[in-house]
Amino acid sequence: MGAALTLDLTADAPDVARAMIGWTLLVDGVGGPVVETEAYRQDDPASHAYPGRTPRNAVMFGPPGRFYVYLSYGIHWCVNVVCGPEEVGSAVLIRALEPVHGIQTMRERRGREPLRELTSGPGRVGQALGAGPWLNGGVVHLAPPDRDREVVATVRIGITKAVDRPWRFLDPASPYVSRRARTAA
DNA sequence: CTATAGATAATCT
DNA sequence: GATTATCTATAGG
Repeated sequence: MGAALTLDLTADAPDVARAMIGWTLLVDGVGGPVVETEAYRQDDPASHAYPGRTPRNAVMFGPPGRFYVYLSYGIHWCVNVVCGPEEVGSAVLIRALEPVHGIQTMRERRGREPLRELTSGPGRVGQALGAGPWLNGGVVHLAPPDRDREVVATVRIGITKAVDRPWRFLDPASPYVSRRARTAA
């Protein structure tokens, strides 16, 4: 079957996160198909929106289809797409994508790294796309997938709360996903 | 290959 | 002052 032609950003965050796999994300012509996402909802202790509206997460409570960009650990700009039923404060974190458009630009921004490590991780994606405060609140541009992709759900990574929720979605066939899922045997 | 710690700045208590 | 939706470098097998 052909891939979906529309993406309902007003759906529940986990549904949007799963549906977004395979869609091509472009920032100023640079980007590629999304292969790894994570969902964050307001009723989710791990979400930035959980404590309520603050200056940083204000965009999450705005209309869907906008970028929510924040600085992580003082060095990494992480890119999210605001989604959710209404303005409830949910978003999808872009954890990895396949470098297809503007590879040269991404390499220059990240400094000659192997293609495989260009965009395999939230901080890397942010740096490769040239994300920053100026992108926060901007309109997201997504192009439909060329073909179907397998999608699996796993637990999220790098969080300390609500670790059990299987809201990380990825394409297991793509070599560009971040692989740090092995913690237990 | 795995494991551990350091970097580094905004946000929150 | 503590915490964080991370990455990289370094040490060890």
